[in-house]
Amino acid sequence: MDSNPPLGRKVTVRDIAAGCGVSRATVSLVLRGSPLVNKDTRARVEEELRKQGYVYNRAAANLRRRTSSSIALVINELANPFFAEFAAGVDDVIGEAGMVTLLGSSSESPKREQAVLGSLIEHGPGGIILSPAEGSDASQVLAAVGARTPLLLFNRELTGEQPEYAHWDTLAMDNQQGAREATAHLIAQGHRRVAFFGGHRDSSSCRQRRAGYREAMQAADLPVAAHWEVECLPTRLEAAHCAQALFDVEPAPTAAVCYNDAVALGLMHGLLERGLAPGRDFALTGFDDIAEAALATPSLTTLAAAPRARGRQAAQMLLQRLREPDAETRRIVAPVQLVIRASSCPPTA
Amino acid sequence: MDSNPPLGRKVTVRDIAAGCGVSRATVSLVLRGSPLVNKDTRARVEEELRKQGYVYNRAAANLRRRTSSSIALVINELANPFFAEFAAGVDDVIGEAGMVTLLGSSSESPKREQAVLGSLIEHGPGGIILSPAEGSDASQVLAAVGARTPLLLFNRELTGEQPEYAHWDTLAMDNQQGAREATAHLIAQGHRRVAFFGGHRDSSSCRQRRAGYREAMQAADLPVAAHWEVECLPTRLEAAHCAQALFDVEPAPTAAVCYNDAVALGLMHGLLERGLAPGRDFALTGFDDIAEAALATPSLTTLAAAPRARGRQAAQMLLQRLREPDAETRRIVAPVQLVIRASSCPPTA
DNA sequence: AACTTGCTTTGGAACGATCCAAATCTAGCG
DNA sequence: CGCTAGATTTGGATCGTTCCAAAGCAAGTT
Repeated sequence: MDSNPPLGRKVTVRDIAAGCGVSRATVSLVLRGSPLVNKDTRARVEEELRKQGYVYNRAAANLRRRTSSSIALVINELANPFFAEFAAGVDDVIGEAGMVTLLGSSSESPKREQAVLGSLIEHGPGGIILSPAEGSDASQVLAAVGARTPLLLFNRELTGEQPEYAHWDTLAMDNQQGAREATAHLIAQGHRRVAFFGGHRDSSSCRQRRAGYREAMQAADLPVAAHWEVECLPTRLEAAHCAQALFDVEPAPTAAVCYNDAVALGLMHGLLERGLAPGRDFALTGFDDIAEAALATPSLTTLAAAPRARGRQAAQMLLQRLREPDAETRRIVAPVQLVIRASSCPPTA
Repeated sequence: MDSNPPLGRKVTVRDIAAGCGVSRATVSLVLRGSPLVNKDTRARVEEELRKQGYVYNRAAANLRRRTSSSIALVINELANPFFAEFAAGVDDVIGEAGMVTLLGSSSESPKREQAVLGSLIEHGPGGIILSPAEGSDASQVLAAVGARTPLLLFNRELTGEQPEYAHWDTLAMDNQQGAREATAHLIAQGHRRVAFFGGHRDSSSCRQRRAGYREAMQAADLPVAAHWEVECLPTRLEAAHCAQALFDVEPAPTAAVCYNDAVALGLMHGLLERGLAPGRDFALTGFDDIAEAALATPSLTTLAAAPRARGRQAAQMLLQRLREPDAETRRIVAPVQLVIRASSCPPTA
């Protein structure tokens, strides 16, 4: 009565069917919880599944059903805590939906991104979430993923025209609004000479943040001196080195809106080296609200982007797209929140 | 002469075969770069592949060949920068090997870990890398993954007996050696009353680090006072609160080996509140070498675990196991490196 | 007895690629 | 011209699951 237990082979529906004297089709129905099967039959089959230690082969099922149970997540830099949080948020929601996440990291290289997309697409993900590498090109991405698989772009824009027949959803952060609010906050504190510090000319996020800064200055009828817009690589060390540039020409600013938290923390360091106490002699704000921001001395006023929530949101948008492939393209710009801490002091009298 | 282009359907080997008048088998050979096919035929087929925009269906191939082209990575807390780096390292190597990473995060919940493992295993990964949630049980893990799929345990031990028939590889950090070196370093600086600060009794990593600490103290013939071993949750805030405990009873220590960097940074804060300058009036060391360690004031002497390198190593170990399924179980304990910075000052005269 | 109705169950044919043994096509040789 | 060796190609069968149309079954109706 005992069916021969499979030796090297995996247990399949066939083994289960043979084991309890029903057909493969019936076992399949049980597996999918169909209401068609008789209570007793179901119990017998389930017992057998347990006994033989059956594991479902989702790849085979997906092949037959022409469905997918995975999505691909391609991140420009996974080691960056911001994106790690984002990835965690994505995986939360994808997991809750009973799907799995195929991970890929491009290390900020468009070339590697191509390769990663090419490899992932062969596994037939239902959709793709892409946080592009810097300089990643729209037509190249399209060539890699094809027009068939829905794609959601996160955080950055692609260079080049976005091919019109590829309707890609977008989730971005409201960089402009954030920088505007930070600048307005410093102005409300009483500052009149406010700088914009750090970031790279080519990066779309930097352009947007700078635009928000200028907008707020203009709205308050304040001029922007040329040397108040300081460019530098978005690393702490670079920022510390460039601090000097703010004070090279008179009149020097009394506050700065920084490109991001790393830059702001670097600037703090640079100020200290010049004998200025950040948060007392000079006010500044960051962007991102990384874990360190709250713990720095002085604690850093910054814009919280809630990367985990963004990850969840991105995954939900993609799942929604899978449900309605033909719905209109969505472009969501998520607001960021100003978190006021000690670094954005009023100017010294 | 032009075969009808597939409309809603994906392009398959069948379409390519029909498109250039060869058999499916030949197309398959071309896809796998077999030397059997004629040069001209290969060229014709490749042209057709390009023209029709064919994408390989790896799931179908894996089904037939009974192979896998993925590995599963289950992380206890992906948002933690240490594990994010680790994941990035794993994905690097897996990607280089032409495979993809199935991602799962357990959020430190053994229950969720079970669910995630169960879901991932259905996708037939060739192997699994697991960084267990705290309290994750060996027999439960075995039940979820079965004895068929190779598993590599990273960083933590599982509770309960490890079932003998499941030969699982292990990659751990040498916590004991690390703590021993840190302690010896403080002793070499001239300290004689050294505390062990922070961490949780139940955690295996804390036990190991404490053992290393005691070993070094013993080797130097130094006594360990009971109140020098302070327990606290491994968070910055808790550590700051518990600082007091070090000074409740005379004689107070002049230095402390901390459970990890977060605790060390918290302790620094707690010392400042008591009017002690860390790195001058009191020496301390951390563990992990998180990004902040180098930038804190004073910069933190700590033990670097190189999470990205560990990720690469873990992936390589697993790939090796896939190559030789019957090789002997490996248990690697990776050394950690003492990075000496400003916080581990000599005692005040 | 013949027929309907509502449950259940079922054998084959897919899904897309690969394996395998056998077929086809050269070219060379006696 | 028949024969063999080597190079190349090929039609099923197959991986594990699901779909589908059809069949079996028990109970009730005319």
